[in-house]
Amino acid sequence: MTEFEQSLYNILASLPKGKLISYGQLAKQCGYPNHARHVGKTLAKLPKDTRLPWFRVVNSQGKISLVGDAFLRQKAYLEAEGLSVNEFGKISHYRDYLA
DNA sequence: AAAGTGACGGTCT
DNA sequence: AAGACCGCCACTT
Repeated sequence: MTEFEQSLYNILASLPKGKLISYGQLAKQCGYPNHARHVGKTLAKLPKDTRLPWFRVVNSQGKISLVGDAFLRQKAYLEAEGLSVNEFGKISHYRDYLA
């Protein structure tokens, strides 16, 4: 378990319900600015049954970056928290939900 | 060893 | 406002 993953998990675990954070911001808060892509790679390795709120991570444009099946799962989770997501993954007024 | 590949992002058109 | 471009970095081929 790398130091990066460790802090990533900690920060994510403390992200409140209904709040969002971007890959880039998450990377920066971990102390690794410019490592947005690595955040994605790391999240992709999470077990399917993880309790971490991986679905609260979106890209800098307030859109879901996942595709296909995973896209639908994330969309459902977010909607379950009261957010509205269009068919392209764009979250309405996402700036209001940023942590 | 070199090239390709992402759950990305900032800049410049 | 949207798309092209390029930088980024850990992995995989």
